[in-house]
Amino acid sequence: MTTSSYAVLALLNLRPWTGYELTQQAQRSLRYAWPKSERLLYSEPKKLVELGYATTHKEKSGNRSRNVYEITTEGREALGEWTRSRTQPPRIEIEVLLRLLFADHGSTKDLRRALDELEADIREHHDAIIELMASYLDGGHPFPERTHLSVLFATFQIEVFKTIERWIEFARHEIDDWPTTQDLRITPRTEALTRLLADDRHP
Amino acid sequence: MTTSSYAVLALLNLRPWTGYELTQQAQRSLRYAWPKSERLLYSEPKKLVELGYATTHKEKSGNRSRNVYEITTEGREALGEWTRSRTQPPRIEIEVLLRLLFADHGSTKDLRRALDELEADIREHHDAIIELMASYLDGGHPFPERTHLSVLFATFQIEVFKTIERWIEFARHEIDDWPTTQDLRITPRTEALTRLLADDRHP
DNA sequence: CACAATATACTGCAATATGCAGTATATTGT
DNA sequence: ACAATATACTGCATATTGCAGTATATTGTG
Repeated sequence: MTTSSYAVLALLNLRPWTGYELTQQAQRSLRYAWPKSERLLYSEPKKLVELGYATTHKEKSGNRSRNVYEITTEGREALGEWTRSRTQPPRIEIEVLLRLLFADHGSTKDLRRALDELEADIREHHDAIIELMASYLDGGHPFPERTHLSVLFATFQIEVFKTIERWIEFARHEIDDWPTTQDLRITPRTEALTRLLADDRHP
Repeated sequence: MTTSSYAVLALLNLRPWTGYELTQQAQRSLRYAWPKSERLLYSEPKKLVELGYATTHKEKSGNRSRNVYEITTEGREALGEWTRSRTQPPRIEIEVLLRLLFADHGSTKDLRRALDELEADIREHHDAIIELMASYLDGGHPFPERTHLSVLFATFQIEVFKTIERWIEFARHEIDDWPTTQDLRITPRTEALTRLLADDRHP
């Protein structure tokens, strides 16, 4: 049982889902905490069935069938064990920052473009989650009694996205002052901010 | 060529490294932008050699040998292509937030513990990067002429870590007000913050 | 100075996860 | 009527992880 297995099990604990519905739900909300491929979301429930944590049956809509998955009592027990287990450390992959680290191999233009692309991605996520929250505040949550969880979760995402957007602005101003990507050693703006951030931590 | 391959190639562009050194460097600084396993860091340079982007030779220290990798001209060209290519979207995996989303299956105590563990992990990273930056500000960067890049990169990490630490404080207060993890619908504190964050975006 | 602990320096392998192509039916829009 | 899009998956090659295993070098401690 991987974390992804538990994620699917936790969804099945709410109601029965078809494979396709699981992929859609993963895309709509899970992805902000646990981004996984569509492919995996089709595989996981099958594994749960093998382990006895879910049952499956085919449902027909016309000439086409789909697999419906339901949690079992053992599945609910397994979920309880997960809740009590140790958590995993967070993992943050930002390719654009990798490019920044090695930006002296390219031009300032390349670096600016990379930042613009990061900004577009973050903005997209930010907009999507703001919209989702707006619908939740209007009472549109699919499980109204669970709204408090989704909303607390969303405040995390929104605060992080805002921070990233602010940093991109800062970084853009900084880079605009660079004549080239190379040989600058340290610059006044980054030195000032770094000292501020460090003092803030160990005054 | 994967992004991880380019990450190693970018390191080789600075100087020759042994396999072991690459794993250490990945652990020290790359991990904040591109966290990859030690195992992969041993495999990637071999792939680069196969592709002609690096050369390798064995060096002996006593009775033990180690593999030293060096970039080739073709490798430097490949690196240039990467710089000009499209970036990848960021990917943020936080298992504790997945637990939050499904926290109604467990107790408030489980949820609090999960937040404590997240806080410990973030604090550890935060401390590590503050310390690294302090040494850089003192002129201790391994490639002094590249300090501006590391420092700008670090400001990102530190701002994000600070935001997460603040959110954990907020979430702790919120959860302390919950009599249970279930059936709360929306709460005043989260509703207020969500409206604030949404207005902040679309005033 | 002996010896334990830790650091250096990897490799093999099973399990996990991704991305893409392929297949087919149902619904919606023009 | 027909094209585009949504629904509903599966197979396969490749990427990545985690863990166990192997071996030598260095450092710290009693």
